[in-house]
Amino acid sequence: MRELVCEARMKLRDENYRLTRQREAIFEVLARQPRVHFTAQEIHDVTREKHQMGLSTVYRTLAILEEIGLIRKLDVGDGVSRYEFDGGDASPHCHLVCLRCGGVMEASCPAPEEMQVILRADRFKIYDQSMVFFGFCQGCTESPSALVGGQR
Amino acid sequence: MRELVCEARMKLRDENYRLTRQREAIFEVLARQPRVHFTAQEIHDVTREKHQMGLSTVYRTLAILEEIGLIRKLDVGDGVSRYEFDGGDASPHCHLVCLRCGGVMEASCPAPEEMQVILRADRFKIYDQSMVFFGFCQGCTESPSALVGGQR
DNA sequence: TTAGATGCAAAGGCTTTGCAATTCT
DNA sequence: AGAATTGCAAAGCCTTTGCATCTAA
Repeated sequence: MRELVCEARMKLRDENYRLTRQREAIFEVLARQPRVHFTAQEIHDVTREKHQMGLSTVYRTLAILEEIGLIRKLDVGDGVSRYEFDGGDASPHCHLVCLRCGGVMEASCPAPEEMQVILRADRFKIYDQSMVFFGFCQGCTESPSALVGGQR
Repeated sequence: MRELVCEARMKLRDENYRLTRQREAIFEVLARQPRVHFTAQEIHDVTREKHQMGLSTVYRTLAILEEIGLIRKLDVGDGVSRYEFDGGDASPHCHLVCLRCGGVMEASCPAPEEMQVILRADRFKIYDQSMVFFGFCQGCTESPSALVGGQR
């Protein structure tokens, strides 16, 4: 986690952005649980406890972090954007959304180049991908009686 | 196309929904170009030319059509929902979004059960999927000079 | 010092909802 | 006739923007 924060600091400087306490607070939240996919509102709720923080600052900071490639915006189709650290060279991954508990998990998946082959999409040059799968996570599968009428 | 409209009519009746001219107009638009992915606004613009039609009726009808499984909502992450006929038994497909012209195309892809194998996701039971790929379509690839600074 | 960043409130864009009027059955 | 459906306007959400104030460098 420390490395993630350091990386973010350096990257911000490199790109000529200032290091403010708000920005630090935001990427600390993201770095503390790199596998969690926070919404802007959630980040705001957490950071607000310790620092003065406006929701618009959260959005503006997330836009910057996304632009310089530190984080990725994730959209699972529920109308709210989520954000996660972008592993950069890390292995490509997709997201698993549980229809019952609403949890969002990660799973590794083929890289765009491989998907291009799998899809036989030879007339479209793929650079990026977003793969979201809906179903039931292990915990929710183990209590099948409750599966009826899950959320979403 | 005729069959699609008939199917929609029958399904609506089966589910105890009334057959109104507004609803007919809406699924006629969707059926006329089954491979196009319309936004609610676009459907409204088209149907309004010939019938009285409120935007809220479009949204309400689309919600019903989606609920009874006639159409699918598609989200490519630009904040607007698109709708397409749900082939039902048709082959599963994904969407290709061109970063330059904004066009949304379809491509066939592995079914959820196959993706489950490809992902080796044995702790998550996949029932549905949404795969969106971003890149450049053939037409836009052929004029590479214009690729710099595409939209989105 | 001063350009950049922040917070607040207002505005935007898409979608949903309340309600009286209308229209299928 | 009677319940479902519609259109309009208003409200809801999430996100962005304008602007005066503040702050990192």
